[in-house]
Amino acid sequence: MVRDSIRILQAQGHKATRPRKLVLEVLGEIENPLSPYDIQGILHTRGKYLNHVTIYRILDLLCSLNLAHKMLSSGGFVKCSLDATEGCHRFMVCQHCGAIREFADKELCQEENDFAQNFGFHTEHHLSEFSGLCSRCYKK
Amino acid sequence: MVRDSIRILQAQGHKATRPRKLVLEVLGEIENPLSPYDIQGILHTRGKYLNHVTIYRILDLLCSLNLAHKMLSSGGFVKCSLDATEGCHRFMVCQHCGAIREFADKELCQEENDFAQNFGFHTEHHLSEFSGLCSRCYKK
DNA sequence: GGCTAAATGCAACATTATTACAATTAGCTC
DNA sequence: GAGCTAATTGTAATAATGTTGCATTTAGCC
Repeated sequence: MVRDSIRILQAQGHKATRPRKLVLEVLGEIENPLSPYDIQGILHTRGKYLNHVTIYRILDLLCSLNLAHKMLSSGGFVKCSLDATEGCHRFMVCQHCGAIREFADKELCQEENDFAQNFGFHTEHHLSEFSGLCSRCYKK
Repeated sequence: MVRDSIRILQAQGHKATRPRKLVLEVLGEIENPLSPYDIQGILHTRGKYLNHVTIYRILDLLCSLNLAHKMLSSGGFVKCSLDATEGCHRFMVCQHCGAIREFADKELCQEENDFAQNFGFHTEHHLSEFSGLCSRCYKK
């Protein structure tokens, strides 16, 4: 919910401004990754105007607080749907409808770490997106 | 080797042009991800000029033939160092020296597919990068 | 209501990416 | 090796995306 994000913002000493609420509103509604200009466009159709610089800055903030993620493959932004404490976050991206599903799995994470360790590599973060078909689109 | 890539290009009916050789040469030498303009700059210091449009097009082609990869984390391009038949490709990216190590592992791939399957997701591709410290930099 | 730091808007600019079309060239044939 | 042609590259113009410094506005406090 948008309300939760606002609360977290404020708890960290950030203000609950109109532009921030608007951006969170859009990210909360739309499941597909959105670019800053996408967000601007969507708000525009609703008669609300935000400067693109503002949107860039808000998205930076949201990402730094783990309230949003920047998708690596597309560069678009999505609202974070997991608790920050759940471990390394990954994504399933449906090639058909574009919907994102976020998940976390500690076991898989550990296996990957072990795998890398065999090569002498010391892993700090996992960047991982699976692309394919979500259950809905697969049935069709 | 660059020579191998050229052979693959030609086998697929593409011409072995001077610009393509130059781009492959740079990607073959430098281990870190390079943007199109990086490549242009490097060539420039060597007294060779390529138009950026050409470089964009060449990189598209190389990626479509799996002779290069676009890195998720940086958006930069690296030369592919594995055989295309080896399965899904992943990367270890050293945060310190920036070096990329590419690898493939069918078991890990299968586990990830199974994991996604539990959510009803049908995986087609894995995009995966580990960031951390390579063996060299970890020792320091 | 008034104050102040934080946040936004604005303008200008920098960087990165794309398009349409003209010029060039690799690889073929003779 | 000269000539041909489709493929490729270069050019120029433009679009899209991202950044910076500074003036203006506003949320949250008293």
